[in-house]
Amino acid sequence: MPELPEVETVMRGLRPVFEGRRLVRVEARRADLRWPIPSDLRQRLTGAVVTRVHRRAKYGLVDTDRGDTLILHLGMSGRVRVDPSGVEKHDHIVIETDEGRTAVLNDARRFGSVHLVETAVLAGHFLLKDLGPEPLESPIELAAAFRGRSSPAKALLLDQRVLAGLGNIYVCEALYEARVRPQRRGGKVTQAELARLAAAIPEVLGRAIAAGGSTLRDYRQADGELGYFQHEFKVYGREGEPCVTCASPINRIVQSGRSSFYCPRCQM
DNA sequence: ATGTCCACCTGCTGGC
DNA sequence: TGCCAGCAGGTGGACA
Repeated sequence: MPELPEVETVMRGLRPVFEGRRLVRVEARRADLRWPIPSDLRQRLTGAVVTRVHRRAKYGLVDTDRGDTLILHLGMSGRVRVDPSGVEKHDHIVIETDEGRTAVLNDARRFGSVHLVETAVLAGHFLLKDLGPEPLESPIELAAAFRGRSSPAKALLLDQRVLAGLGNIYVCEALYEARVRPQRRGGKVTQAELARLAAAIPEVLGRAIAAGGSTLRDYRQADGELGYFQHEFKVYGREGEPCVTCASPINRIVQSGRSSFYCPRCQM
């Protein structure tokens, strides 16, 4: 679930619940996820007023009037349920506001994480300090990152220092839209192809957010299940199925241990 | 610096 | 019904 569009959707769902509200109950139901859960989480958040709910790359950020920022990462399996009807296995963090509304972080695989840092030094936090530009906030410039590199385009786009927020799904989709094979070495990607990538990336992310956004209406109805954009995937998860452009069967290969999907005819 | 791999976890699916 | 292999949206850190 959680690449940039999913995190954006989650934080948009959290915004009306949290922003301007005082947190009255904060529970950590285990000591660690990927990283230790701060032992002072409850003490520092309880009674604080949320001033801003936002996002950086795949990190959800919750600022408070005490000068702290809660950093949330959803890992591979993290979900946020708002006003859940009951407790579920792997519910790790529970936060309740003064309106009696509740957000629960559930993460079966525990690859996600929770940090609490001073807002003033947030950008220097080790998880955030090396992140590249936000792909939706300014024109995408890939030339410097691709020039002379032998790594495949897939790996470069997954590198959060190059662009912040892309994951396996949207890299596959963007490479398809740009008609570039995932295994092409960075240095061999032409200027024209880089330009197509620069256009395709925000386009794909934007459509995914729009699709996720359409589920926000149901956001409060428990289950927090997202991912309606999956019905729009053109290559991801479609091995052997016909390319929507040319009907050739979609290929699946493994690159650095992760599946890549592409059309062998449309992508060169 | 660059590139490659592994580990960290649980849950689900498909084959036998 | 059970068992096992393989797969899954991420990424820091350890290597060569």
